[in-house]
Amino acid sequence: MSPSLLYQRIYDVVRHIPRGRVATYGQVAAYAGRCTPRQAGYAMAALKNDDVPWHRVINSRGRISFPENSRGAKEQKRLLEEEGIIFGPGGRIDLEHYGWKGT
DNA sequence: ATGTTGACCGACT
DNA sequence: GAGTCGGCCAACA
Repeated sequence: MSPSLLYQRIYDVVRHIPRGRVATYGQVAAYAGRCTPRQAGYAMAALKNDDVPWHRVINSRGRISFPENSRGAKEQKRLLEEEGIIFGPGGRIDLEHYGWKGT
């Protein structure tokens, strides 16, 4: 059996996040079902190709879950700004405004 | 099997 | 607001 099957559910959810919106790891995990936020994080970390909009997944604090200096962090921020998302002070994203409310 | 780590979360101080 | 702590559970050494 392939454990990547578990990841596929998560990726499917991420793929459903509309452009210009963001979702938290907990949210993704909840929609995927039978999944914890940590697993969502693992799924993103294991992601090598860009066939899913991984950059639209952030933590519950509305921040990018990468170290500041990380290359991935800069990339994620760039991609999000490209979609029209405005970062507040401290690199924060207003989840009330940009948060994905589901389908 | 055990111990550590992690793209997390919520409650608490 | 920031900092700490425990829980969570899969992946890894």
